[in-house]
Amino acid sequence: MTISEVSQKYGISADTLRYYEKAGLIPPVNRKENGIRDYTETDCGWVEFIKCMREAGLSIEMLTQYIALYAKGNRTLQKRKDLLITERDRLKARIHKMQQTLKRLNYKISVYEERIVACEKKLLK
Amino acid sequence: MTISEVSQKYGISADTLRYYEKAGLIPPVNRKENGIRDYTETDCGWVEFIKCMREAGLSIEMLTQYIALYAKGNRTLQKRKDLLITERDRLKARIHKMQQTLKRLNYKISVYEERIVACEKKLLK
DNA sequence: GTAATACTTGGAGTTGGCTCCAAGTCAAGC
DNA sequence: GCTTGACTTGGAGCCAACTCCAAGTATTAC
Repeated sequence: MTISEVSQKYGISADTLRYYEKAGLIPPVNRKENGIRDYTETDCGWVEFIKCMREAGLSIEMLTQYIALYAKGNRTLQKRKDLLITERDRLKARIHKMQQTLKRLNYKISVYEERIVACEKKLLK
Repeated sequence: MTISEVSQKYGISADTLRYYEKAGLIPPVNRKENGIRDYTETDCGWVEFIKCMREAGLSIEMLTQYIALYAKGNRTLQKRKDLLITERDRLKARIHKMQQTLKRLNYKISVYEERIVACEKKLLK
């Protein structure tokens, strides 16, 4: 798969895909003899994974660390797991906070609803 | 309340508090005769509100719009409500996505657990 | 009265995360 | 064989959201 096809498939610009690779966010992508990127299924899998993690707010720095550990092989299993746990807990906390804020917004919206109804009644008098 | 007290109270730097005010993220803060900020309860309420919304990922641009509408008084009630609804829906969608990612991380962590256990068994043999 | 401290402002600098650009290479179509 | 178009690279530029800085003023402590 070419970079533009992968770009299409995941809705990530080719520039960003190259940036992710250069920054070590995904392992080096497979190349054709002439040096042009030719994404394998595995490469695509990494792209999809990183897209998902980025959208959830995990930092590029952390994901880079994770990939660096991955590249070092089996002896980093525990470290990788620890990293994921840290990020999982952070994500959990963020979600919790956002849920509180969601409730608050819903409440605020309901208050606006009441106020708007009250205003309309006043105008009808 | 002085800016540094408010900074302490909410864990927001004085610079950021000034930036928020200048950018129109919070209505102009009460001042003493000499021009020094003297946050009222209401001012603090706004700070707390904006802190909450920023932490949930609402953009400065959107919050600025909201405050601008607020400053125009009652005739912007409907618009403000609409703005809040848009942001509420966005927030909901983000939370949903993050929950999916949370599940994925949890699954990944469990896979690591198994692999680590398997590795340890191998070593004991 | 003067030194220290906490504030004021406008504006420059920084960071994270892209996004764009110039210059070059290569394969395909005419 | 030459143009077109998709790719390559390194590096510059951009945007959101702060963060820092210099120069100045006001209050308090001695």
